[in-house]
Amino acid sequence: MFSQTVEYALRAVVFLADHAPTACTTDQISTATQVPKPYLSKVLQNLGRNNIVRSQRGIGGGVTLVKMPNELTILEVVNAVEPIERIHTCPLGLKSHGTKLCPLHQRMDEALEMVEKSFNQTTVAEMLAEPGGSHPLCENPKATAEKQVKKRQ
Amino acid sequence: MFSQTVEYALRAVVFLADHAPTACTTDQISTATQVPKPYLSKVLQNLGRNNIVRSQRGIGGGVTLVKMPNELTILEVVNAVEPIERIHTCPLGLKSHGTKLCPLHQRMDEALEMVEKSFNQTTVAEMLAEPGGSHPLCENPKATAEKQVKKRQ
DNA sequence: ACAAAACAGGACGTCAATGTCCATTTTAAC
DNA sequence: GTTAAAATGGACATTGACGTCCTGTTTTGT
Repeated sequence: MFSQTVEYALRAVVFLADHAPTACTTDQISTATQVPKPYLSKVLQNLGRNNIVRSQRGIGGGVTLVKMPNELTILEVVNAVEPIERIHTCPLGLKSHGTKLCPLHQRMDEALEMVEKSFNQTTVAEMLAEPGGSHPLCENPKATAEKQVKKRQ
Repeated sequence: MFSQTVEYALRAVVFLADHAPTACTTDQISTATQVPKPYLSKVLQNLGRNNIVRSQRGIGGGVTLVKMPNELTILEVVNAVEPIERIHTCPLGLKSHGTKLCPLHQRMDEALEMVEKSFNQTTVAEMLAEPGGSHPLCENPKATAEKQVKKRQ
């Protein structure tokens, strides 16, 4: 239902949010999210072109979120890598249906709408709030404490 | 979001329901649903193996639904060709997460659950009831009237 | 028995998603 | 300036989804 790429993009963004505003390298993200580094690199480039993340080359560089985690929705991330395609016109091209979908496609589009709305209502920040659940991408629920800030000098 | 195969399977099933309990040939279904015949054939075989449709070889043969349209849900059809995979355990294999998903995967699974429930609540028969919308797969909304019953002799 | 209609199934082709690899460019530190 | 860290981009490999084709098998009507 959801592609690998969507899953990977969300993992990366959650990781970045968890470390914001510190920049993270592809290596760090790859290790933590268990996404193959070369592929992750492509996904991040894609997120960069769609203005979800910003990247900085060279020593001390890395990737950061463009928006604040509490202003970035999962829908924005999903739409950046694989847009949710709502059904607007009859896929069979039946002219008489026009803008009015038949019940089949109405139902399918309703499902898409539900997902779209749900994803639009969830910010990346909400996923770090651990409402009873475990912390994203971390083995130890309390691992947030020792956030490893990278020294620059 | 939904694969072509799912779309094709649903079109075929809706067409069969619209003509139930008369058997339809792959040719008829292919023409009406605009699904390439050889591929439709594979999809129907798949639906057959999953006991959604039954097929009859030879002259006068064709494909029919196993269940009554009002007892067949879209979920059953979807699950036959491409099962909705709910997220039950942490995709990263983090042991400490166990059965408790992190917020990210909770949200993704919630979306899957919504779609699953929605599809489970919709029967194929409901899609022929044309609640204000147009009739499935038919150019003319009133084309149902002249249902072309195939003569056997 | 024979012919025609119809499904079954295997082999093959194509393409996009996924994944890998390497050379290049940018940047900071020394 | 040199070096090392890091992203960029292009080329390539692999795999599964989608689609086609052909041969065989079943069934009915004559």
